[in-house]
Amino acid sequence: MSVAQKPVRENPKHMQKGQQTRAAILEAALGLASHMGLEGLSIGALAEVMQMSKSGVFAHFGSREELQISVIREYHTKFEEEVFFPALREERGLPRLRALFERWIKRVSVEVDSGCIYISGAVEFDDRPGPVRDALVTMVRAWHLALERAIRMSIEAGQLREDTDPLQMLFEIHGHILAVHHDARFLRLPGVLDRARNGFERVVAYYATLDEVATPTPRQAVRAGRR
Amino acid sequence: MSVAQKPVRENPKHMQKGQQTRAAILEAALGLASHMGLEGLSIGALAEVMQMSKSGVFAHFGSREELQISVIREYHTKFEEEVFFPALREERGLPRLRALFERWIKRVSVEVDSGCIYISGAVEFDDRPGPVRDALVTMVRAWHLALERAIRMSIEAGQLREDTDPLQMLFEIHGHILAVHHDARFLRLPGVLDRARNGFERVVAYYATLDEVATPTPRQAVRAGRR
DNA sequence: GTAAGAATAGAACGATCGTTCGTTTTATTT
DNA sequence: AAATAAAACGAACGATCGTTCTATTCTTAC
Repeated sequence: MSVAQKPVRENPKHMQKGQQTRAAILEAALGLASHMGLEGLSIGALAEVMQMSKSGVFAHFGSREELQISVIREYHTKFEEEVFFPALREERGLPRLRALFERWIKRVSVEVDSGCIYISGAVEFDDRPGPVRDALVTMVRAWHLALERAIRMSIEAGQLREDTDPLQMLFEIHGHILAVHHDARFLRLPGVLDRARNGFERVVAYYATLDEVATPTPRQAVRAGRR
Repeated sequence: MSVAQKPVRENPKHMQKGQQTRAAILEAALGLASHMGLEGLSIGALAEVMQMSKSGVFAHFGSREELQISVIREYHTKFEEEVFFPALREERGLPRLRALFERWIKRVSVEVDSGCIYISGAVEFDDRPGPVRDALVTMVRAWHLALERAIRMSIEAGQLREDTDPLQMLFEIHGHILAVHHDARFLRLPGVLDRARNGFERVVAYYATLDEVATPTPRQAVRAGRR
């Protein structure tokens, strides 16, 4: 009776069959949920995409709710890889905050064809209590915390004024992200990313110390000559 | 063969039975759609709320799609009454813009228990072409135009700088509205309305002429003493 | 290679969906 | 009060939903 050590690695080569297809299903589910929403995601449609039977797909998750939560977790991982980790390579403070914002709005805009599950999920589940909503709230909170930390670091670094209210600044920055999603994906307005960048830089300029205002960022020329 | 003049007034007394119940159904549908979303709105559930048969409800609209569109139009009317017309009573320029924003965010926040169908609809239908999406886009565009006009009037009145980009300012203001909806309804954060007011006044202060900055608004003391 | 176990298929379940149809009840008009 | 039109019902349709069950196929381990 040997203790079985299961090789559950990230590398597909080291996955057994079940985990491989589970990962494939999850990827397809992520694509479906991006277009139809988490509530619009159905096991039947997912099975058709995967060319599998409904019950075959179902068995991997045990319930639709668990499937939805798994999709949320999968999206979280993708988001980490494409937004968070790359931004961490930038130095603390404003550069990192800027990198977070820049990658965030790119992820949310039409440049990536899939919509943002956090934003659509927030709307779908703001009135539906349950495990799915809880998972969503947890993930979104985590991302807001990441932005908040970056803001706090900018304050500590002396790049933002000491009396900056991080949550107020977070509120305004997040508003720009939501506006990008709305205007780009729904209204299909052009030039939305630049509008978001302008707004972001204006917010930063407002909360920035004089030193920072005096040296405009390379990315976006801060509107000068006021007063 | 006399030409029938149909008395289709707003006053319920002058409505014939059919239009009365249709109006009642629409109101119930609006409440349902606010909580479940336009896609979550089902005729069966609506019939149960109304204590009617499914077919009885159905007959008033002819199709689910038509029901959804009617709900959107109904919401538009409500929005006009509660946001637009009252704001029109304020004098042109900044006061009217402020009134629009103030009533808007109140309508969108938790203070009214029903969510905003425009915001939830935008997310639900950003990837679903069709008449429902078209109706939504039309209505949302109309509201953005209302905000844009108020901004333009403020510029003409000399309250905002002449080089203000109305669409850029609109983008930033609308971002605050979306953030209110997200943080209040989904994350259930407290004090969101004040955050939005702060952000709004900051945006206004940025685009305002010196005269306006010198005389802070009565509603919100503009952060003074910078530079 | 063969046995054990995991993975998938297939059929069926009750429920709900939007929709259609014919009938019956209720309003309105003559 | 009788005739006509409008409105609501109730049953049924086919489709799809998530889920359960048993049987079969495929992987994996000995």
